[in-house]
Amino acid sequence: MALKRHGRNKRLIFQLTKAINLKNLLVAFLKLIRKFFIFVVYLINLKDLTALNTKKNIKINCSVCPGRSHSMFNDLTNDELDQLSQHKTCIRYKKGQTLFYEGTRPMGLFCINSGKVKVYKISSEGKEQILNLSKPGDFLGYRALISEEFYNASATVIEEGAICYIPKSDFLGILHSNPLFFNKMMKRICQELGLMEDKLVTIAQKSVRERLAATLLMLKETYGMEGVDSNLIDIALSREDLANIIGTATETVIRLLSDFKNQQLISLQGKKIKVLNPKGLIREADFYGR
Amino acid sequence: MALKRHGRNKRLIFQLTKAINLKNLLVAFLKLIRKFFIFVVYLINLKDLTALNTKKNIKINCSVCPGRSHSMFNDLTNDELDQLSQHKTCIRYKKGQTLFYEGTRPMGLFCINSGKVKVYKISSEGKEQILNLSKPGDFLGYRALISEEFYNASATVIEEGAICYIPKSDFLGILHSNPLFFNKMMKRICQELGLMEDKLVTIAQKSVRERLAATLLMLKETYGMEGVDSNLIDIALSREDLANIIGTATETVIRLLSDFKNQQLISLQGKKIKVLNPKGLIREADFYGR
DNA sequence: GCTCAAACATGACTTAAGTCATTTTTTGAT
DNA sequence: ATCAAAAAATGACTTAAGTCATGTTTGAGC
Repeated sequence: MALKRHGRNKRLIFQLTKAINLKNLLVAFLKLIRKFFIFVVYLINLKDLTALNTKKNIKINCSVCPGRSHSMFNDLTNDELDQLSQHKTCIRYKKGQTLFYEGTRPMGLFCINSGKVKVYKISSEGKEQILNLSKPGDFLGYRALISEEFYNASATVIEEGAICYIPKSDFLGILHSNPLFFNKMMKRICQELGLMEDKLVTIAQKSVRERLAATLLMLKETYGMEGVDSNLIDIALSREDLANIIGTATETVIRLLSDFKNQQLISLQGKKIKVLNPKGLIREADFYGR
Repeated sequence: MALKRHGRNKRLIFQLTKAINLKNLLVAFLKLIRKFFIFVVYLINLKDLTALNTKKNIKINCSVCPGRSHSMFNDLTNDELDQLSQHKTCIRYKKGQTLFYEGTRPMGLFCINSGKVKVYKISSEGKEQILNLSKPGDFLGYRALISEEFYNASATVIEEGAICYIPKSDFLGILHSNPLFFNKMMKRICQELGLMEDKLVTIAQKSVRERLAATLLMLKETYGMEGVDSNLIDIALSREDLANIIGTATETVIRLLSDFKNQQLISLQGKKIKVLNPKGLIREADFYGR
């Protein structure tokens, strides 16, 4: 897809050796410096630092977790839940704090008690691609834990909440001692693989307009309010986040959103979006020929 | 991404009722007819029909399967292999024959003895997106089998070969009676999920040129010849297939390939592609700023 | 309530890549 | 060997969506 914002500012180290004349050498050097600084900026996440001292340990019992009903832990016995809780730590996270970084080694499982988290990868051009949004009751990081690889993505809190952390050994212990649970996890991961394939096809084949419409509908399903206001999408996503979900530029999302607004398909209430005409959006999502 | 070839020729049934004037009604009707014909064409795959009578049952022993060394069945005992083979059927497939269609119910596992298979989805616009290329030793269809869903994709032979079919119950039997094997499958699927996430980011963020270069390198790794000619990509992919892997138009692939050829990065030997300058391709794949 | 930075919005312009049309080459069947 | 159909190649043109610049609104912190 993608024209790139920083497409032409990159160079690989080995090319240094090939830059024979001074100008080339200088350019290569500067690009290397630039790359280094990008890396440092990546490591030092300012929001993390400022938020560090606000972390505090809290006590949360799994059995009263609001997400429990649709959690994978749903039908574990109380004994097993106790076993998981033994070394569990629960921490309150503020918006912008990062649970784990791509490329690091997973040491345990994150389980969201409250709040919302985005799971994303940073491409070589430095652009973020959101792979998933997680909500209370969801697990995070089990893929890497099970396949014994490094994290394949990063996870950052987008709406403040409490998140529990279960050490690797406790989780794997239950996983291997309870075949039913293992089976359930297996099925879930297979489903997720199917969903990921669907996402791939969507991004590869549909226009940005169609993808935005489809994403709005998906968000309405997942984060729609209960009861009367069921068309209000209850998640504080910036236009940039939205752009990073559908894989496009922020400006494009803004333009399309006001387009949809003009067409009375949605209305914008502050940060939150309300779906006025779901059928219209479905039409936009499928094909937008008129 | 995508401007679409048939973007404006579609309409849903319910809209028929809304077309009040005669012209709209006629247009809607024609579009409906068109959609119906597309559906019929989808159902009647001519290549399948003409190839039907060439199928014949053959006997293949798993223990001599050329792909066994890197197959998931690799370290099953001979007893277990016998058990799997009991109701196994092996059939020779010609190019263009389809193993299974998206949306149908899986009844067993396909295991490739020889030949190559593409796994793909057809988008609502009728365009094909290739998700995977499978080679001897690979499994097909286990995801749907395990998650007990319908096939999420279709699989069609692109290079003639022999493919074995193991009934669902036999496969699931081994899966649930051999925890080590179950575990191994679980890990594999987790890895695959990771790979799929990577693919998603690549398609969402990289330009077509970068993706083509990356795909050529991947194909060289996977299908490169043994020994001297290790840079010859030994898979008969049409330009269209290649376009459907990277998610672009056939013409674009053709143009870029002759571009790469002019740059001496590759050479075209009939259908097959030879990588002349891997480092150059790596550079193209990462960033093509100059 | 005021300030300032971040987020949102909009216009102008550029370009990668899609689409359509036509020609050339390859391939497989008779 | 011949022919027709499929695949590959190339040119001309269009457009979705990216990029850059600049202005406006919002909201968190003092």
